[in-house]
Amino acid sequence: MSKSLTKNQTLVLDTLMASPKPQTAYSLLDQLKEHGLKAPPQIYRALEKLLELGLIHKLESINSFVACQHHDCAHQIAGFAICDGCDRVAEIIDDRLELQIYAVAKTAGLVPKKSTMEIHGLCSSCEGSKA
Amino acid sequence: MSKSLTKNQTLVLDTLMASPKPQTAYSLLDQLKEHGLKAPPQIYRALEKLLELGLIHKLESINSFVACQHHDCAHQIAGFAICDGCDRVAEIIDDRLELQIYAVAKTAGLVPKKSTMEIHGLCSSCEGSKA
DNA sequence: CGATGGATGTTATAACATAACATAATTTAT
DNA sequence: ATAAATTATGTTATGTTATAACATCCATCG
Repeated sequence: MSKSLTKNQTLVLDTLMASPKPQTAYSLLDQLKEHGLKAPPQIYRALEKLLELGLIHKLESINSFVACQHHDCAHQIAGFAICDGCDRVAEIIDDRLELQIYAVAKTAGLVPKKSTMEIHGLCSSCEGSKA
Repeated sequence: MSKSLTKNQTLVLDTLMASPKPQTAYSLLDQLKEHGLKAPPQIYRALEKLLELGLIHKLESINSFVACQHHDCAHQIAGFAICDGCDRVAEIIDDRLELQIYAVAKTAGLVPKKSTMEIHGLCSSCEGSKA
């Protein structure tokens, strides 16, 4: 059995899992004030640990965090499709994406450690409802 | 002939082109204080326009900006290989990367508008000189 | 000339993130 | 069981990144 999460880590993870959209650290803090959390470091420390465990992801282009949509993503490479209309995010795992990332790294002579890929656009629903 | 850049845009672009590493908005501001720039909006406005023109790129994962390493990247999709040892960045244009991004977007049902792909690791030089 | 639009300058503040230090809880070794 | 070590937490303060809002300047054009 893997190590269980602490109280703050659980609060943050549960909030992210219950959210259909990415959340910023400060939006998490606002929501968790009713559970006694008071200051940013409490949130950021929980986020840091959850990232290490692969239970959440950070979306660098919008300074926000989402729960992992797969089982245990710790060592997977994922792409994120972000709708700028409704803010929903899909996490895409695709073997070819991983190969592509290695190919780009190799072209640059880089030994890759970590990568981010974020695609912004409109989901079919938002695309359909444009004026 | 395309419209020429304004004074502040030129200052910012020249500074980025002369830099071997990405720069933050505030590091640019520090360097350009001797040219009379005083406040963040002056930098951010120039950066915004240069991004629109495809003359620079923003690296979302490190909140920094680099001059485009290609001729006119306005509508290209690039990947960035970032060395965490020496901070140097290579901009990689690869047709397959673009196809891969469209494939991921399609899987998610997203009409893509803009994407970022940033790979962190160690370049061959920094990898070689590890303790 | 006056109006328009773009660029700039300036002040203030919003939004995101971490340093530093104190205390409490948990684990481990003895 | 208890001391030592480690990990989590709480708290204050501050650092870093980015934008809002408003005033001014200046070129262009009707």
